[in-house]
Amino acid sequence: MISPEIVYSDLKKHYGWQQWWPAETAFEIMVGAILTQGTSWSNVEKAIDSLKSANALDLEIINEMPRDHLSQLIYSAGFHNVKPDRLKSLSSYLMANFDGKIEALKRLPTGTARSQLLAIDGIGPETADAILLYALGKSVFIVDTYTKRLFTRLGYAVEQDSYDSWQAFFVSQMHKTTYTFQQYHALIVEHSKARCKSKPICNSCPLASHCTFPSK
DNA sequence: GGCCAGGACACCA
DNA sequence: TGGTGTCATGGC
Repeated sequence: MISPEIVYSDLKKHYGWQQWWPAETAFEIMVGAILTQGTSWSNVEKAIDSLKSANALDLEIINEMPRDHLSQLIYSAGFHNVKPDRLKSLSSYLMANFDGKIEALKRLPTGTARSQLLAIDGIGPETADAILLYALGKSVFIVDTYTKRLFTRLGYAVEQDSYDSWQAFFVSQMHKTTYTFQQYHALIVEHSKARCKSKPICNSCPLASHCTFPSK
């Protein structure tokens, strides 16, 4: 079976270096991580642009902003009855615990920062790890639907099909640097959007010779 | 008109 | 503990 290291190498060779996460600040990455929950990135971009146009892509401003106004600004990202509360929960947490200074959160040990993020309403394991990896520069591996689908098709199965089990597997198999994990997640998303969807396009797929997908 | 997208959570058996 | 429904807009 092809190793995760070789998968990474093949994807990198095929798709090249990935510019991820597309954002100007750490807080913008955090906002994007919440807005993209169950939502295509194109819709998230509209919401981000809307926040920027209103000069509202700011921790303190979102923390103080009326919920309904925030809901209007991020409307295009969907779930507008859910996501405003999640953004405000995050902002409130950062203001209350770090005086709004993300650098202070960054200085915490990875495990501590992760458990604190997970305690925030609306931040689950994937969102927490996206924030840790891309906003805080921590060395963590993000397990998303794409990752599980790709490696399942490559013949992998973990004993317990849980987020933590998949993550532990990749951490045990990979060279654990922030850069590697950032690139790997980006490459998997790029690959999945381009080819490895629910209805995959197997022509010219760099992993086709290793894939167990029936249509191949 | 249906499917899917860079998830999380409540609820139920 | 695992499965399922819900939240929702927008592109294809």
